[in-house]
Parts: sequence; C-alpha cells; structure tokens
Amino acid sequence: MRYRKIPDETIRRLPIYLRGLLFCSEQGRQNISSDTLADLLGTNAWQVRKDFSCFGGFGTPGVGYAIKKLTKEINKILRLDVGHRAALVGVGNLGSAVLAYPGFKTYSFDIAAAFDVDPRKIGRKVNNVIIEDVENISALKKRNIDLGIIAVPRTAAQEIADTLVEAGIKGILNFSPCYIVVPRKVKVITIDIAMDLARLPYYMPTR
Amino acid sequence: MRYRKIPDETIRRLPIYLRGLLFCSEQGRQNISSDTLADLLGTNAWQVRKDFSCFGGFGTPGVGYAIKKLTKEINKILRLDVGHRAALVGVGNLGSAVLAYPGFKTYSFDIAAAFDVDPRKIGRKVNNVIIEDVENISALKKRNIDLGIIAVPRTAAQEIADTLVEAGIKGILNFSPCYIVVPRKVKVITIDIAMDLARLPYYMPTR
DNA sequence: CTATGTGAATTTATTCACAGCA
DNA sequence: TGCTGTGAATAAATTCACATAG
Repeated sequence: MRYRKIPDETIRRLPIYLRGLLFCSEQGRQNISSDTLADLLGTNAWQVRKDFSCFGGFGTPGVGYAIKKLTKEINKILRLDVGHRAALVGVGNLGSAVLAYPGFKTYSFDIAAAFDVDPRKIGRKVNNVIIEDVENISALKKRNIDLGIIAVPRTAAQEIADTLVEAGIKGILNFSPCYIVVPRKVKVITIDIAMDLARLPYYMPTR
Repeated sequence: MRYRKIPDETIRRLPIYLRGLLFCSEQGRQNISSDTLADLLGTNAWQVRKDFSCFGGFGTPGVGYAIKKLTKEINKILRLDVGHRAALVGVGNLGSAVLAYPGFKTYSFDIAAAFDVDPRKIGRKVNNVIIEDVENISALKKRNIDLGIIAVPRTAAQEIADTLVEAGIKGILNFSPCYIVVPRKVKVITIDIAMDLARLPYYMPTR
C-alpha cells in the first residue's frame, strides 16, 4: 500500500497511539472510537481521526477502529514490525537504567550489546548483556545491530557517535546534552532530561 | 519589562539556547553571533534571531549577543532565576539515575526529597538524600518543594500524581509511559524514553 | 443514529529578504 | 562590512463542520 505523506507531528504521535492501543488490547477490547482513545491519551477526537486518516480506512463508522489491524499498521509504518537490536554505550547510572528499562520491548527493541571504558565494568554481566570494551566497537552491522544508544558524558559523546557510525549504525538515541554531528544518512534523536524539566517552571503558576 | 507573547515552540527551544550559551561562557566568550550559536546547536541563524527577537534588544549588529545578559534574561523568562526544589518518587533504576543526573543543577534544580514504597530502601541515603516512605508525602509546600518527579511503575503513576497534587506540587515531570490527569493549574511534562526510540526506525534508511 | 474521513478555515510556525545599526 | 531585528511570504499543523458509511 502506498501512503500519502505523513506529517512529522503525526509520526511523533504514533508511538503514543500504540501505547493506548496496547492498553485497550490488554483489556480485551476489539474496537475503539477516536473519542475514547483521545480521552485515554489526553488528546482530542479530531486529532486522532486526522492522524489515522493519513493511512486511512481502518475505522468503521458507528463502531470505531479495529485495534489489532490498526496496531499492526502503525508498527509497519514506524518499521517496528521487524525487531531492532541496539548497542548501548556507557553503562553508568543512566546507561544502567536504560538497560533495565522495560519499555523498550513494548516496541520490540532489544539491547543486544553494551560498551564501557571502565575496566572494572568490562566483562560484567548486566541484564543478560556482557559489558564489552568501548575500544571493541566495530562491525556492529555484522552482529545485526543497527541502532546505538549513547549514555556517556557530554565530552565523549561526539567521539562515540563517530565510532558508532563507523561501525555501521543507522540511528542514534543520544542521552548526552549536546548536539551531535553525523552524516546525513544517520538519524539522531537527543533526549535531554533536564531540558524538559527546565521548561516546567514556565508553565507553573506563580504563587 | 513586558514581553510580547512567546510562542510555545520558542519556549521549547530556550533551554537548548541556554545550553549553548553556557558552553560559550565556559570558553570565556563575551559575545556570540546567531550564526555561530546556530551551528553549535544544529539550528539555523534566522530561527535563533526570530526566537530572541521575542524579548528583543539583546543583540548588537556587527557583534552578536551579549552572552551573560542573554543568559540571565532566558533564565528569568523560564523562571529558572529562582531555584527549584523537587521531590522524586520512585527510587528504582530510573529514579536512581535521575537522582544522580548532573544535568539538573545546570538549571538550578535541586532534588530535595526522595520517596519509595520499598521498606528496604526507606531510610537509606542516596546522593545526600534520605529516602522516605511514600506514605509520608504531604505538606511539600511547607518544605519549599514545588515540583514532583514521578519514576514509578505505570500502574502507580496516577495515584502518586494525585498525592503530589494534594501535597501542593505545581509541576510534574513524569517518566511513566502514561497520560496523567491533574487539575488545570498543575503542569505535567511526560518523558517516555521508549517513545523517542520508537520513531527512530522510521527515519532510518532501509538497507 | 453513531462515529469515521476529509475538504476548508483558521491558527501557528518557519523561512526569507532586507532595512538599519555599529 | 557584518550581523541584528522584523515585516512579509510561505509552509505546516490544528480545528472545525459536515457529508457519508455501517
């Protein structure tokens, strides 16, 4: 099937819908209306319908959307239908948390390798993954890993990114609070936890 | 000074600018041009100028922006000029990482209290904060804490949020992958790590 | 009669182009 | 000459209103 161009903002919301659909599915539901789904996720019905209409035809008027079919479709669009294997670099506080985070498997991600510089950590097993020397990052493509997660101090982030790209990675999730330069063909998404916190006070009422 | 209405998207970017300005400041610079700042952060010059023009008059043509003055101004807009004290709920993997995360003090945040349900954790000291019983969340206002960080399992998130609101919190940073209902006057920002990861494959080239 | 799907209207954000200041 | 500040032009996203299908 050929889709019409899907807006970036819609793509950004698709994982949220996936979360809601999964929840409904767990409750044993077959169908859900745009209204109910919107309430569940904190959006509104017409936003949901507009988003879904991009890859149209999954809703039945009077009934709602077929949860199973829709879930499958969104997964396909986001390319989550094939599993993904990720390499984590930096097994510090944040890295360990990421390694243990249960949310990844919701989207069929598997952290298949972990790297660190600290000799005391190398060789240890955390969450069924043996920590390897950061010097040995190479040929990740051969290991069927196409995705990197950076959880190292800011000063090391760019260097690690370069190494990952060299090793054949196609996408990077970056937890370091800095902008990373990569070739055009590689996609980087940066999560800076403190940055989200930083705009919270702006929206908080002054007493 | 009265500002013109600042767009939401601009507010979202202000912490990023702050990050760049801090970096320049550390390098001993006094001024920076929109061009240089944009390169540093991965944006473009006109976006930077447009954003800064909302609370105008900080740039000098031919020279650039006065780093110190501009930093101070952005901090004031985001209400980061007064320090903020936060209460963390849930000292598991993610919670511990948050507690240890150095990025918060960049924006003068201080995690002043931590709560958990696990009796084995209660009473222990992590990063200079003594973990308290989650049952004792109350009167945070009196302790001068106006901000909550939720890092508990999804099923407990809404309940904890209610408790925090009850205790006088004005803003919540939510790490649980779910939508949280709060009174209008409370602001919630949700960070779901897996969700950002989930849209990475979409942007990755297919081999 | 309920709930989808989508053109049209509105609002918001980005990009451009250039006047004007140091 | 170099860089800011901003109105105008463009692009994008949200909201609405309603025709249409089960």
